[in-house]
Amino acid sequence: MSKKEEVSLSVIRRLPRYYRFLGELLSYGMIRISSRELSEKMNITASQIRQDLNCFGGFGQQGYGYNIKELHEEISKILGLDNKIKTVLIGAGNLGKAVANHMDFSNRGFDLIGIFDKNDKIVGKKIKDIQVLHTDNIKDFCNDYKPKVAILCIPKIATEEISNILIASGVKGFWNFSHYDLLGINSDIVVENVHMSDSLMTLSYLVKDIDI
Amino acid sequence: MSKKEEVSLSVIRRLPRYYRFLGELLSYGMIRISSRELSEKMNITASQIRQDLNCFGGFGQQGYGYNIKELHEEISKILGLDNKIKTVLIGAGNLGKAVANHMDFSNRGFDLIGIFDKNDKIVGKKIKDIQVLHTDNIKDFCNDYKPKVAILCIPKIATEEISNILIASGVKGFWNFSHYDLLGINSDIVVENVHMSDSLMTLSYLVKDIDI
DNA sequence: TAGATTGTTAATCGATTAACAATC
DNA sequence: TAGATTGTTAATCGATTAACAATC
Repeated sequence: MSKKEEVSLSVIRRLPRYYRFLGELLSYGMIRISSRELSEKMNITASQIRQDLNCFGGFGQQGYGYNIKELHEEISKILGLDNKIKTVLIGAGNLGKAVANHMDFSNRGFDLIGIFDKNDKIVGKKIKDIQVLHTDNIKDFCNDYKPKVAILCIPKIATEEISNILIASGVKGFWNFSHYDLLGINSDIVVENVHMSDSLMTLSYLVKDIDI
Repeated sequence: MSKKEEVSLSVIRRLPRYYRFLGELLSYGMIRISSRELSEKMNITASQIRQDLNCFGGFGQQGYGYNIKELHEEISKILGLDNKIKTVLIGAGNLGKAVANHMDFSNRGFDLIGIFDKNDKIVGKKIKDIQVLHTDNIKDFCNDYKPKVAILCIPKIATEEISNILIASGVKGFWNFSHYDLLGINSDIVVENVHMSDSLMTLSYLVKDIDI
């Protein structure tokens, strides 16, 4: 493990996209592809593809290109998609419910083992075969089951307190949908923010300038 | 309008975050802030803040800093958050419903005027006071109401066809939640992708390397 | 005025692209 | 072998940071 020569985050963020495209090609029954062909499909440069992949070792073969199945599997390994990282979801409102139902956790490296909400109308219900527990039980649950990742689908105002509880309980990674900026200052945790609202504002800017 | 000296997308993508932080400071009753102070709160450099803001003109004052309310409003204008861009939502499953209910469209520059789904169990129901229509009606609806933006919360497999219909009907901007990569190749449309699945895979990578 | 802090230019850093020798 | 295409080094481009003169 940890061969770590610090691959840049820009590269890492492109891997899921490669993974998606390769998976699609695979489903079409394609066997091999060159960086040039792939670059045309993905609308990026062939140079970038080769440069990116070489951060992790030589997956290709001169004069031939890349074996799609092999490359797809390699990227899966790099991303850790075959892991089963124990994960809890905090907040089972509209958004939390959608995230729980919509995402294919088991094929993305995660195992959803607990769902929490503070609304008594939701507590006790089942989502994806998991009974929603009250947020008061987070600490005990973490002690018992040691989840490593938490998904935050709670309002900004609750995020600071809840994230502190989770960190104190050993949670190391956050998938954060709240508007609160969970910074990875706390050096040994990692945060992936999904700021949907920021994304929408960006679209607002982009749309302003087109057409009349 | 269109003073356009091509501000880079990196800068634009930081504006919503500035907007969020300034809004918070405003709610605390703060009046002014220097780039240094703000940089500490946001965990970025003061240089970057000044550089970013100066893409749009001098909002600050030497020796004083920035007036928070003023700057907040300026960024709102730049992003176009006071617009009311007519917008339709395609797909009212788990995710679509959550997006409709969860996002504050009216304060982000958008006006949600139509929701569509192809599932007869959903068609006819009301979400946010809007009656869900069948996807077959998209074309007619667009002719009548001329929405400029579409939010895609539909499966990958449906995205290509539906987006073509929408483009042909005059839709210019897409907020795309599907796994299909809507490329902005079609030069006069803009696309903001929200690839939640890619984000989750990135988190998988990040989490792999911490702890044990 | 003196002190603070911007606006802006210059320096650095990192990421992308181009080019080509290595090699299948 | 000849042709194709990688792996990798070098060149370019863009974004971030540092520095400082302008100025409130």
